[in-house]
Amino acid sequence: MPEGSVSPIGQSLLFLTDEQLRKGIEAMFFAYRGFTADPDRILAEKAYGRAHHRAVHFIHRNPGTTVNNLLSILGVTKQSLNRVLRTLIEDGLVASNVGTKDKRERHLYLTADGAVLERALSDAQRDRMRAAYRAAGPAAVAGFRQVLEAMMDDETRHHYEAMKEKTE
Amino acid sequence: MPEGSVSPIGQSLLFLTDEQLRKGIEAMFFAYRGFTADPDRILAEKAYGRAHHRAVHFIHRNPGTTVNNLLSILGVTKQSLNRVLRTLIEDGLVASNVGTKDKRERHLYLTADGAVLERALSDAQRDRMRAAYRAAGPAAVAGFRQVLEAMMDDETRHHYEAMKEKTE
DNA sequence: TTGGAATGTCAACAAAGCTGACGTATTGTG
DNA sequence: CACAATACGTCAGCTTTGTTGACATTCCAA
Repeated sequence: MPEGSVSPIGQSLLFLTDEQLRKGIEAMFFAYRGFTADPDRILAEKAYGRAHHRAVHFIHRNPGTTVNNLLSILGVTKQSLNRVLRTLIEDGLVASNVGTKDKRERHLYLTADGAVLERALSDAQRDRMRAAYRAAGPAAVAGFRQVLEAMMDDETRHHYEAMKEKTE
Repeated sequence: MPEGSVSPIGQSLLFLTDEQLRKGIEAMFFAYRGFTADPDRILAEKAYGRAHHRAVHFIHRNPGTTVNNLLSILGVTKQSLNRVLRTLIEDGLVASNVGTKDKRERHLYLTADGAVLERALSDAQRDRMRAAYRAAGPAAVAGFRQVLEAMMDDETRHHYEAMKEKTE
């Protein structure tokens, strides 16, 4: 297809101008701040950080996950995850059980206390999300999800899809 | 309105279930990784980080901005910004001119070299954005932007709107 | 003219990412 | 069985980027 061709599908392509893309980029940057603001406030009180939030979230979503699996979901090194995990285990929010089938593996679960923290964090984050969804309406939400999914790396999307199916 | 009321507008509210919200949260998390991945690769080559990217981006968008103004856009402390700014100035990517009216202020501009880096970074980021937009279509993009805007803090949205208008 | 606000810099510290090296237990394989 | 590979944990050290606190300079208004 020739590069300068106009409206190849007979549709306006104005939404693909650099200006539109720039606005999307800035929207993404600014929105992500709001996205993390509420949990961050809770975490600061308890001397935890975003890394703890992520670990708690995905252990909640994947109870019994191994360290290795969590690693690939989070996309960090084991040293980095280990530091966070160690404090969560010490503080009694996460349980680490030696695997029965493969004893090299550790299976991770939230304790009752861990579940309390997870709930507090996700409630805070969901409240803002709910308000945004409600303000924008169902059609906008569908588009929101579509664009986000198209923005992910292939490997990342694989993790995303796998978890999506868990409760469908 | 009573709390348990069903379909207040005669519309399905299924998109507001906790499940839907959770998926949105995870989509946001995973998508943000993709969002930053391409610029991060360029930055790593040059020994810069995301903070440098942000500074360069917003100086490009607001030429002549003062440090204080940049501070409130970025939402970090002046000390944190200063470190990043110093390296950019030393490396000749950013010019810092003492204000003529108020000599306490420094007005920031990209140099030619700075503009080259800005272009490289935003090209990389826009490429992915463009692919995502194209895959999702104009209606989805509109929804994407709506939800993101609704997700911002009021103060943040103020900055966003102010910059949006600059080239409209 | 002088004291307070605004602006920006220096120093020190913390969170959370990274690489590299190494130890230990367990599993799988030739 | 012997040995390589895997899963996990840990130590050490480095980087980026955020934070507070202290301080110098500049401007403005009482």
